[in-house]
Amino acid sequence: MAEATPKGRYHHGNLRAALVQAGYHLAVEQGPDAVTLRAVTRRAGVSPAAAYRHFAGLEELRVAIGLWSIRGLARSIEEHQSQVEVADPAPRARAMLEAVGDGYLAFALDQPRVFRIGLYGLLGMEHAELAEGAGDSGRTPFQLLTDALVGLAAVGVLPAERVEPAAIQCWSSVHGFASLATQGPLRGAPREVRDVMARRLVRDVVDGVLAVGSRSEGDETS
Amino acid sequence: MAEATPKGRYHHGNLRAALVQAGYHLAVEQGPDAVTLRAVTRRAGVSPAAAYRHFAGLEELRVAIGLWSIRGLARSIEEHQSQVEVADPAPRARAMLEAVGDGYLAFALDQPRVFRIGLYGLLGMEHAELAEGAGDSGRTPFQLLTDALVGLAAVGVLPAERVEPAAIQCWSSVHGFASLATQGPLRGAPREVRDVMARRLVRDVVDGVLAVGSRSEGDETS
DNA sequence: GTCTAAAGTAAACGATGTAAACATCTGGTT
DNA sequence: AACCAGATGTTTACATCGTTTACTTTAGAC
Repeated sequence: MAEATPKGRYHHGNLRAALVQAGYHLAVEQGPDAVTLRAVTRRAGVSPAAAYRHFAGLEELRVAIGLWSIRGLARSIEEHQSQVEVADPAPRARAMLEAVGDGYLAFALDQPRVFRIGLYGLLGMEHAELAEGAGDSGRTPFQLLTDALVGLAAVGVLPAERVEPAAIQCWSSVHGFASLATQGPLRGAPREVRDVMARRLVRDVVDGVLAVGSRSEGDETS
Repeated sequence: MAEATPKGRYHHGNLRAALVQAGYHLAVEQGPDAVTLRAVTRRAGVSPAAAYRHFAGLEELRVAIGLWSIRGLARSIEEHQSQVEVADPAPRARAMLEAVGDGYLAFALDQPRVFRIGLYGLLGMEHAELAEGAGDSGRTPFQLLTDALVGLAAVGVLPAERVEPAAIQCWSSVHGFASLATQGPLRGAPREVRDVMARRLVRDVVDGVLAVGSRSEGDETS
């Protein structure tokens, strides 16, 4: 899509999109460090300076490429959510939350290079909330998580004031696991092993989030 | 320490360590991207090519600098653990595990730049297990975590076969939270807020790890 | 049709990582 | 005490990078 690649024409037509695509493929094939301004423009068949008509500089180009990667993450979550078929409101809300975690981890495990590009190589977590990282529904991964938690609150399973801390807890665990499973100590483990770990982690985290109030506030180690 | 900086001498004496120090300070002051081979050698008062007598290239130098940063993380954990004064074996084992999380997050929140240098800017999580990242006890952060869990197993609070999955669970949550709190959506929150969140997260995670078996294996969303 | 502004090119500059050839120091052997 | 070999720094050079400046082409509005 958006591959308007005219031949021999002086004006490209849609160079901005073409540069992002070129950079994306470059990153997937050769790693984030290969995403250099000259390499990207070279691949797009254009002179280096041409990029400056569409981006302020390399950094902005890299962010655009990274955001394109993150869109895949959002889409993966949306896809998992669209397959939830539970009808009862409360169980459905829970399933929608699990779908966020499952979609997140499925993407990280299925396309580790892309995942890495988006969240480590080209942009940091400080860009996680940028609107350009949104999926087809127009919501970014973080918003999809919050939406799911708000959904749980709406059916009365989660106190409204617990939505924010729960978001942190979910995001921490899932993102942390994704890091370990794709780049950390688990990166060598067989795919099936990481799959069941992922599935279990998501279930445990959701359990933990919903078990609120059943644990007292002040008890300590004694 | 290890600042053997001779004046006017042709030979430096301890250039390798000096380069790591120079690079470390450069990274703390100006960010990871400022850690360039020429900048580091310049700061050490030495010609660029001199670095090649001690490192294969820029990448190896950056890793060495990153590992130096990670040592601070290990030391922070060790420090927290050394302040545990509980005597009873079981509660003590639990406190030692909590100290791992507390030390980890204290370091991340106290010195976010250093934390970021070590785990994001200069080296990725794939270096988390390198021995050079060890603290004074000679153990790396990940080893300290495993040690604490083995300690819990030794006093019978945790099934031995749960040590490994528990390590994943702890590491995921704590590292994920550190990412969120230093670079993610929480990076703007007041320090006290993040502190209580951190404290609570660690306690919740440890609770979760120790609550094993009290949850059935096969129940689903219904 | 013309003409202006958008979108591309070309050439140049300073900075970077790295390699090769050269210079200097240091420590052990006689 | 003189010497020499290897370790350690320096100099010079090169290809590549990001970015700027001045120029060229082209598409579309009037």
